[in-house]
Amino acid sequence: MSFDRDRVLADAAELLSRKATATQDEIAQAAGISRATLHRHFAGRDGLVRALEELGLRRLEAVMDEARLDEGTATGALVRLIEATRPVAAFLAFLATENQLFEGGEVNEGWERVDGRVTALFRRGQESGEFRIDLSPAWLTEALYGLIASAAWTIQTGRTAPRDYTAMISGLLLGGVERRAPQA
Amino acid sequence: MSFDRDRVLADAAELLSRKATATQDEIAQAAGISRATLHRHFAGRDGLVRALEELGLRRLEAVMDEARLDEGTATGALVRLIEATRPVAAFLAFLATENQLFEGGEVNEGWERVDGRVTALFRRGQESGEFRIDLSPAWLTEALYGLIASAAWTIQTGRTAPRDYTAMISGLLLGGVERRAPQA
DNA sequence: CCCATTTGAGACAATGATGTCTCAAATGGG
DNA sequence: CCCATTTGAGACATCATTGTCTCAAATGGG
Repeated sequence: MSFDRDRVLADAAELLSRKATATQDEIAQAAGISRATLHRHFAGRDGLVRALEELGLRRLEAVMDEARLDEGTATGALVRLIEATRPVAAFLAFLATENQLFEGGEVNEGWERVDGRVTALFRRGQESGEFRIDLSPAWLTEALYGLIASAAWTIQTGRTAPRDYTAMISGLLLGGVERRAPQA
Repeated sequence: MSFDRDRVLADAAELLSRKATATQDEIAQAAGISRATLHRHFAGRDGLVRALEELGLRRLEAVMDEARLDEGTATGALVRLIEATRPVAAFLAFLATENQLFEGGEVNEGWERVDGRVTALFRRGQESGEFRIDLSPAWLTEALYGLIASAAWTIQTGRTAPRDYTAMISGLLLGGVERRAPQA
């Protein structure tokens, strides 16, 4: 069996997103490889985190391209985006919390771009009249990350079925919890 | 100046909720005390985490009592709950992620009780017809935690005004992002 | 089928964080 | 105002994790 870099990083993201203090030993074990091999490919925790950020951002951007955020209604685009994030939910959860480490001020460039695209989607929905305007795009973006992380977490612990991922998040984010008055 | 236990724990919760790998040195510094004093009152990271859980859960329960979750409409109770969680948002963010460590299976008893009360509130809203029934109370509970953590995070980084806390969370959680058709 | 390459397991030293101690300075109650 | 108590700063040993190395076993391409 050859070394599957992306698979190892995905496993690492899944573990680190719920246990940020995991050791290299635990990460290697979660990925099903030895600590020696882990260290051969990623130099220490720093190297691992950098690789995680790089792959996570790349996959996120790919996923956003795939969702064609600029096409159709903002509502449709948002649902497509949520659905498309399912395979990268662990990366997103990791990135969203890891990004908090940039205290110094320097924000990751790639992350800023992802953030900007999501924010632009919410802004587009507000301008088209689809979305309410009393919630800032920045907050909606952050809220989306939080909901994705929460959903990934409930699925990871087996409390929710994976196939409900999109419906859970988009249902809540779009419509809220209040029951709609019977339409028509 | 005497040692303010609750203040130290609040500072620790705030730091740990966004940097789970913080050292004892960093925690002490964030709390404005020396590492020696930190260690005198909380034996190591384990002791600190236990104290954090204990105080966090106690404050959460107090906050839920204060919000009178059983009275009035579920909607009103939910808004009261959100508003009441503002001072303990950092604790909740810490507990929600820290609780993921109980992999072995044993879940913290106090946390289970808090969880149960929130879940019951959502269930009450569904049974009264206020809330939609296609989102499970367990998911709504988890989503609430995620939104609270996200809101606390945006406020901590200065991207949102603290006074918007309740409106941000309740606005999104109750109504969702879709613009309501002009009522009546 | 063989050989170049990679992996896993373990040993070991280096590193960094922690637990523990001492002592001078600060604090605050009586 | 004084003394008992607590704190902060630092030194030091201990511990856990990490970085590095070796070598046998596994792998897979040619």
